[in-house]
Amino acid sequence: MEDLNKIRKDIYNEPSNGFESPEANGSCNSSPVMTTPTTPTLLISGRRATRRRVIRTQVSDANSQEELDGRNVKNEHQNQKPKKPRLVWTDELHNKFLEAHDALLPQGDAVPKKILELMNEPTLTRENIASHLQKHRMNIDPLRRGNPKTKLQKLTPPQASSSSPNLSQQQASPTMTQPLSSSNLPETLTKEGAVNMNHNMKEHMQSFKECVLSDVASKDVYNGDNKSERNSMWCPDSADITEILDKDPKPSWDLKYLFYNGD
DNA sequence: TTATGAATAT
DNA sequence: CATATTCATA
Repeated sequence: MEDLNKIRKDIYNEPSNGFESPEANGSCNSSPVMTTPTTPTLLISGRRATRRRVIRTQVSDANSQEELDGRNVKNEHQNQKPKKPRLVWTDELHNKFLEAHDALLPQGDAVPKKILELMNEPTLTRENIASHLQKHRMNIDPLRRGNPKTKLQKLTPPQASSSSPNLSQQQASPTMTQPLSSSNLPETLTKEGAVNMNHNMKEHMQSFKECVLSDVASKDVYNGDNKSERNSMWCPDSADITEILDKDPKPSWDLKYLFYNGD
């Protein structure tokens, strides 16, 4: 309490008699001590601001000029743990990643920790995997790219074919089992409806992804030598597509449509 | 507490 | 763009 009182005195610039707060004192506002224009919060945050400075990398450390408070950073932070250099996903590393990923995928275990274990690469960290995995999924899963609603709406529904599903104005009901398409998307979407739709879409995608991925797994998604090739995703030709889409389980027509339209 | 993954930062 | 980090959530 003694220390606290000192601090308080410092902040409010008042003599440290008793513990009562300024507000408790009725004459607070007219009190002479409060005429000091010092703003307590500013004072505190000001000090904190200079101390909170965090040195982020060794490089920036070495190159940085003197700190605001005039002290030399190198000396002050010498015991700072060195930062790992940015990981480079070489083809070899990525292939290893793919191997683990594809092995785990069927069991639904393609998550960072499991992939890391399977890869058996001590230098890698779980977050390394997580980051790479995020990108990988973006490449492989159209649903993780962009806004699904927007993308769907850009499409024109396929020509009313023989077995056109009955498109009753179903407002994203929880039990919706119809295929999704731009033609039966509700005009307005509630949050709940969006969740249901997303869930439903995932179910639809499941079989599609399985048959595509099993096929893609054997191909080299990441085999380019030059940068632009390496950064681009595996792009099936029409023969591939036909072959894949005719396999069981067959994706629903709307997903085929999505696929044909470049998504 | 630790993992996850979308979002965001570098 | 590639990779890292944050942040809410599980």
